[in-house]
Amino acid sequence: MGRAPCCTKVGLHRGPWTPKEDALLTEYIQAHGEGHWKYLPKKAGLLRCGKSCRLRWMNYLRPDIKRGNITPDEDDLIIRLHSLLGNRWSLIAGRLPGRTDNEIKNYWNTHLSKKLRGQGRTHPNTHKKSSDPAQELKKQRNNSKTSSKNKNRKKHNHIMQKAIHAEPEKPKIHLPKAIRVTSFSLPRIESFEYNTVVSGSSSHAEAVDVPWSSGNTTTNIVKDGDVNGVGFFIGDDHHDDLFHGSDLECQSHIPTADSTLEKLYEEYLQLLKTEEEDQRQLDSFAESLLI
DNA sequence: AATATTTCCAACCGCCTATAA
DNA sequence: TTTATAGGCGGTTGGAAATAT
Repeated sequence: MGRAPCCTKVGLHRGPWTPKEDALLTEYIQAHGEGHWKYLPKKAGLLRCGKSCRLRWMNYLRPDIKRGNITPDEDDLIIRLHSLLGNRWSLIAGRLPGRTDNEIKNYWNTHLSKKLRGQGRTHPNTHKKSSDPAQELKKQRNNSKTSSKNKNRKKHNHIMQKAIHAEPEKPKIHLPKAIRVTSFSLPRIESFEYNTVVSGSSSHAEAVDVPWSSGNTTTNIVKDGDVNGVGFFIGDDHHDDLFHGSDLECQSHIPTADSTLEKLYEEYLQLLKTEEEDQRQLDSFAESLLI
């Protein structure tokens, strides 16, 4: 036998959250922490599905969520991350502290896809997994399943529909589906730090020397268990002490991680410029990020 | 000012994987 | 080993707000 059902959805509230519900949820999580979403609504006195509570917390109530418009820097970073990772919104969000996957997804669909199309820089859907056989398969399944649902679709697919116009595709990067390895749950609140810190044991992490690193620079990609936990360490041959706890902690601060990311993308862009570089190197790079 | 259309985004849906039983 | 569920994810929806006519 498995576990008990998450929620019955009978008699539960749906739709927009009221300030009172927000307060109840926030209060409960501040007192007891995240997790156990199944039991949380009842304990917190909420008539909501656990999933709904989790979503509300993750996308709106978390204290570390950054409010306000996406900055030009973030905008640029999202574009580059998307070109690299495709629609892995949670992965992208993991590299943008304070931003949620939902927010980035919305931002992409409403702003960036149009922007990029307008600039003719790239097809906004190029990085969708149209080149990913697994995604294609899934799409086909979904199409057959949701076709009746979509018949009644009103105005909304305009964004996606606009994006369908074919443009020359960039060389495709095969992105394997992200794999969840660990079972322990990490508070999303700290996901960024966890991404860059391998606390204590290094059992979940290993350094990968990426073959396309140029010159003296060795790129070490820390493979963490969490699907969000793809950490980057780029530097000059410091891999010997890469996993010393103290060293890692030093790299957990956001500004450092941001600059590290910048370096990573400089390398990545460099790769894109050098057409003669083997496409397989890009593939392995992208795969490394997702393992 | 009234109405129509478009844009934006919070929330929902359904699938997938890890894992408890 | 098998089965069912929790948690997490990306895709989609619907309504409010903004803008155009």
